[in-house]
Amino acid sequence: MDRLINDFQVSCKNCNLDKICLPRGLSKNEIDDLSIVVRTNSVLQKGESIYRQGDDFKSIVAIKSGSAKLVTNDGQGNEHILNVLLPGELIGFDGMYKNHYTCSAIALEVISYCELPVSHFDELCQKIPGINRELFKHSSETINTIHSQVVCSNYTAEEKLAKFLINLSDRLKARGFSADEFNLPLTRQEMGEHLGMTLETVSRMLKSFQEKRMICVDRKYIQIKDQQSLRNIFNDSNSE
Amino acid sequence: MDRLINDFQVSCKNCNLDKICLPRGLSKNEIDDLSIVVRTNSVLQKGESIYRQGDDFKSIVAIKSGSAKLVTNDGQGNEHILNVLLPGELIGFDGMYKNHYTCSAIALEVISYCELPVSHFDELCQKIPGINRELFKHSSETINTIHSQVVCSNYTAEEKLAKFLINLSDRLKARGFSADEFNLPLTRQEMGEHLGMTLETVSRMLKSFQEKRMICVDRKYIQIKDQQSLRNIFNDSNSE
DNA sequence: CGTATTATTGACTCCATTCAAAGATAGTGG
DNA sequence: CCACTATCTTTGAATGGAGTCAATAATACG
Repeated sequence: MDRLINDFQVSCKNCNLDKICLPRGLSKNEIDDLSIVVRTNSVLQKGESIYRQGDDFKSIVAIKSGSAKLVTNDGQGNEHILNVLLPGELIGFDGMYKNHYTCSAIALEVISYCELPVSHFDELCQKIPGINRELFKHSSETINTIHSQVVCSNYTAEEKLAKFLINLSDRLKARGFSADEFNLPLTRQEMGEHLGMTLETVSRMLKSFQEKRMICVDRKYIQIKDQQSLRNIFNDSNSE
Repeated sequence: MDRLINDFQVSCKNCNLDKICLPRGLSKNEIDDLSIVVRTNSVLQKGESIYRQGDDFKSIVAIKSGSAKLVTNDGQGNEHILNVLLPGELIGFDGMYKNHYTCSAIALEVISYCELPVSHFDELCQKIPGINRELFKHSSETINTIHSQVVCSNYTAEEKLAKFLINLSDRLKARGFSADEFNLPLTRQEMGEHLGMTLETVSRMLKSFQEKRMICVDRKYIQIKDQQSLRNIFNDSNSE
């Protein structure tokens, strides 16, 4: 029975996220080497955490299925959601600096994830230059993601929310999901904590988009009816 | 003459930033290897750029002396100052993801800087595991720096500015400068672009701190008179 | 010395927050 | 299955912090 499961076990070589996740830039041989040390098939329930702020850095993590949130606590109980994580996204680079994570990764639904343990990290980087370079690229991607969040922080509430919806739509599309029809992984409260506004403002803005026939909202279920108008909200406004 | 200059040339081995910059976690031998490939002694005038948004990724850069700003343009002429850079700080990791820089690094005064060229990057990472790990740590530090900026983005103008001044003070102190007496490297306009507020608000807040006897302001010259009260502004407010 | 840049200050406006209440939905246990 | 509770969401009214607009002042620079 154990054997049977192992035979069917997903590893990097037969993972469908190979165009998004760590293997994306790697050759077949490199992926084989990677597969040996990556731990797969960890499953968490909603609300459980992959790691918590302050934990010792133990691995670079890739979301395999489901969604998660990256949360940080600024010492005074003030929570901020740094990012929403979708399948194929790598997290944990923040933990390398001082060898402990500076934010918590919490499941927003049932998730599965894979890990590249720190115990094999250096070894793998030395052995396979391609993986080393790819890890740097993912770390760099993380930096770019946060940079764009910093830039968005002085957008208006309307611009922020439009950007959030389009960004989510684009990322879902890249993973083979519908770009125009999806469930929000966050509550209004959490969207507020992510975008820097109150939950009331989130609610009002969603309603406003609906009144403008850009989206249809039913609680967490969103249908995007007019992608372009939504994009124009944050593209037009600052131009000329 | 050329020989003479070379003999006195600063390299990582005899740099006084060895406790902050890339060499900070390295052994003597590792620093020797690093010194061979690091290009030093580049000098720029105020307003000139180390690299510009969109340029091909060519190196990881360390500020050697002076200060610089990291600026990004969100496509619609909207500028945001992502960070102020002091000696010993590494930049350029943002360029690794897509092989071009996503922000510009611009001198705020006469600066000098050093470069680890991409042509030697992989080779060095393979040859010296310690340098590879240290580069990841610096990339991770960059992530943590931006994370904390994201968190600060929903602070009030007063909290943001207090945090900015204390952060600058701490970083100057770590580099051997006075913690309580320094020149702001940015104009009011630039501070606004960095912190997400208008220049008028920056001006008003500085005045307000001065009226509360926390600082003395004379244009760009700042004296911090009461570090603790300034810290309490962003520590107290969200507590209990 | 004159011009450009940078900084200060005031008055008014507005976007988003706060406070408050009610409505909707999901989950639980009797 | 329904009542009950907790959680989440919507909506309204009032408030306030920071932006905008505008004018003046101070400083740097050629």
